[in-house]
Amino acid sequence: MDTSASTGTGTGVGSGRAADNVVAALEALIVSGELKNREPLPAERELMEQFGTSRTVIREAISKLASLGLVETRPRFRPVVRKPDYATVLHACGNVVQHLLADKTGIKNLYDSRVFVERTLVRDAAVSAQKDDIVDLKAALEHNKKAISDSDEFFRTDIAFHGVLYRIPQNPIFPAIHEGYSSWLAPRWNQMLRSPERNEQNYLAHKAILDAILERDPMAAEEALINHLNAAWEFVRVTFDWDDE
Amino acid sequence: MDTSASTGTGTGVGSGRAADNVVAALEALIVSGELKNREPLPAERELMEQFGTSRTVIREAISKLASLGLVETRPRFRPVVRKPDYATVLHACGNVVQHLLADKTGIKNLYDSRVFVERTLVRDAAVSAQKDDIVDLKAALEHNKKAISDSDEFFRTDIAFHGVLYRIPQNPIFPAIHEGYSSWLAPRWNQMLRSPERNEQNYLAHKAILDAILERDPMAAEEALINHLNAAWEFVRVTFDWDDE
DNA sequence: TCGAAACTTTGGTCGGACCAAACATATGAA
DNA sequence: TTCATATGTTTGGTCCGACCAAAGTTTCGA
Repeated sequence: MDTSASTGTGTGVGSGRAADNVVAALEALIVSGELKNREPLPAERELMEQFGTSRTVIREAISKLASLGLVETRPRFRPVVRKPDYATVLHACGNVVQHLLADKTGIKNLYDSRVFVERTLVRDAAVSAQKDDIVDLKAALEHNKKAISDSDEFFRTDIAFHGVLYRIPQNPIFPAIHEGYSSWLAPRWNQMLRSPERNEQNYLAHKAILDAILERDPMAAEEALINHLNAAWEFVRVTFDWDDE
Repeated sequence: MDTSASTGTGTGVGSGRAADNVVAALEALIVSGELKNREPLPAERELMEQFGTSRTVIREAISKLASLGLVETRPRFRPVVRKPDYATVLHACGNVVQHLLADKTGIKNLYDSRVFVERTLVRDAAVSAQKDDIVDLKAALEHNKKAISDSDEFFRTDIAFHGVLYRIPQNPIFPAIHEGYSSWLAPRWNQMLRSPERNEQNYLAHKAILDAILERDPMAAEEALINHLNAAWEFVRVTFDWDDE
């Protein structure tokens, strides 16, 4: 859309927001590593002197950096530098996403996109999963099995199983996406009733997916995945008494 | 990760940030529609009185709303209310994403994810594209053809062709993703040399994809898409003299 | 009727002040 | 010496009042 990042405030003086200069400067210091990851930012009053500007501007800059995910601010603590990674992006989206999940349509859209992604994930897994991927999947499935009687634990291992799928492409974007789905979607049906029966059902569904992957059958894997997620959605739908298709 | 949205400042007084209350309140006013979309926020001094707090807090709140994408702020203008939609999410991510595209690895990751998405997009299109989808695709392809001699125009119609793909699932998330890919990735190879020859090549690639879709052949469609995007990437790779695989 | 000038509103910035919590240091009992 | 407690300093969060310049509005003359 806009290339604001590069155009910025231009000559650096005059146009618009003074905070932007500070943001840009600190941004540079962070990516260059001069401000080391996980370390606190200098005190506001220090930065204020360092940049020859008022505390107002410094604070605004810090606020902006925080919203960019480059620093983490806790109420009464020094902001902590955080080098941006893929998780940062998701974190930045998070707050906005909430609004889109206000109605069932939004939730359904997100859920559908998840199905969309995982379909290809399992297809690809069936075609090209490596030995260690298989090992991970088997282990995750085993954790499922062991946790059938403990719904809370099963919930975690359930997410973990899908997580393995997202790691297979070796692209850090996917685990981040998984993190997103997990943190945005899962809480929605947190208050949903769980039971060893359902857990077992889900375990079997996971097993069916893994079996198809082991057989190197993308079609079957995709189908098993679709069945699994459709069933899960159906359960959600019934639970919350949603009428839509 | 954290459920800060719900826990928030709790009783509203004391713990942490006063601005959060204002943010929450304005947030509510915006989603409820009391602050209508596209309309300016009340003046800071007015809000300040309305919330019984200082301008500092109001400004911080507005800044936060802006970073949430709920209002748009231009340097010397009143913030404009903006009801969050899927594009808002992408916009929020945008700034952070830039940092991840600093090196070729980041770009490749993003590009790969795009391929990943579009593969399923075309598969699904081959299986279930409706008549009007087909019409749109044909029209987009026709625009490609007509623009072969005009590289700038072709660039646009190229994006538009892929955009049609993203609209087929009828899920607003996908067009937003497309918007993301377009605005983050495309500018990277803006300075890449274009030519009618390459345009024609891309046109033909698009045509191959559409043909496969028309034949209802998901495999062929996916393959055509992969060939198309691989070739495009190869061109990028060579242009920027990247060595990686 | 219309555009320029004068006035008012309002966002951006500044500087100073105060509070309370975090942090650092000193102190005294064990 | 050790460690917990008391004391002192730093620092983020908030508020106030002020000023500037640009945006918005009204006035007024051509």
